[in-house]
Amino acid sequence: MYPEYFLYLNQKGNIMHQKLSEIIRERRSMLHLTQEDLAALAGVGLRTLKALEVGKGNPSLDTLQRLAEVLGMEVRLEVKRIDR
Amino acid sequence: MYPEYFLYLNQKGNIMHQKLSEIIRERRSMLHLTQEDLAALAGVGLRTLKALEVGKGNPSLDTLQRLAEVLGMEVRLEVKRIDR
DNA sequence: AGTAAAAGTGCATTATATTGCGCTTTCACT
DNA sequence: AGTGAAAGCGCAATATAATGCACTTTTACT
Repeated sequence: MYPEYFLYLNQKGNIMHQKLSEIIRERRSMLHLTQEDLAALAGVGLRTLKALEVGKGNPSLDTLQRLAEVLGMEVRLEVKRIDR
Repeated sequence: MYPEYFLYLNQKGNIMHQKLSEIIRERRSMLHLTQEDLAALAGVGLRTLKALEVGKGNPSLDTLQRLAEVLGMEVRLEVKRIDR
């Protein structure tokens, strides 16, 4: 039972030092899913997922969320305080 | 000096009970920016931002991040623990 | 009420994300 | 080495996000 944790997405779709593609792939295999499984479960085209996992693409929020849902992840917006 | 907080994006692009469009608009006016200002600062088309704020659209991760950057927000992925 | 700035919208165009198909390559296991 | 599953990729088609332009509507202030 380990706690939830966060991954920051930077401007290039990377997360900390990991790429979004790596996160998706790691999480997918952690869940013992093939690309085909995940694509089907998420309702995303297989070709789309494949492209994403090799680092190509700029997914729509919808696509990202469909995948995140199946992968047990959640897309968040962190709102920072405003310094005055 | 109030703490940072999080907003959850659901499958329809809503955040908790607020829509993504509302979050963007509120944050923008909080920063005293016009749509034109924000669009220019974020490097996003004015038409695109306008559409987003009226709840139309399924922005790409890139577009979302460009806006978030200017608005002092950050896109995150929350990774949930896996129950066994 | 009059005015200017800001915001909303219809239309057309361009860019690109999404998709399926077929084929090749890689991986994992015997 | 042989084999089947999984993953990668080129191509073409479709869907739609992103954009600019022009115009209308709303908002805010005097």
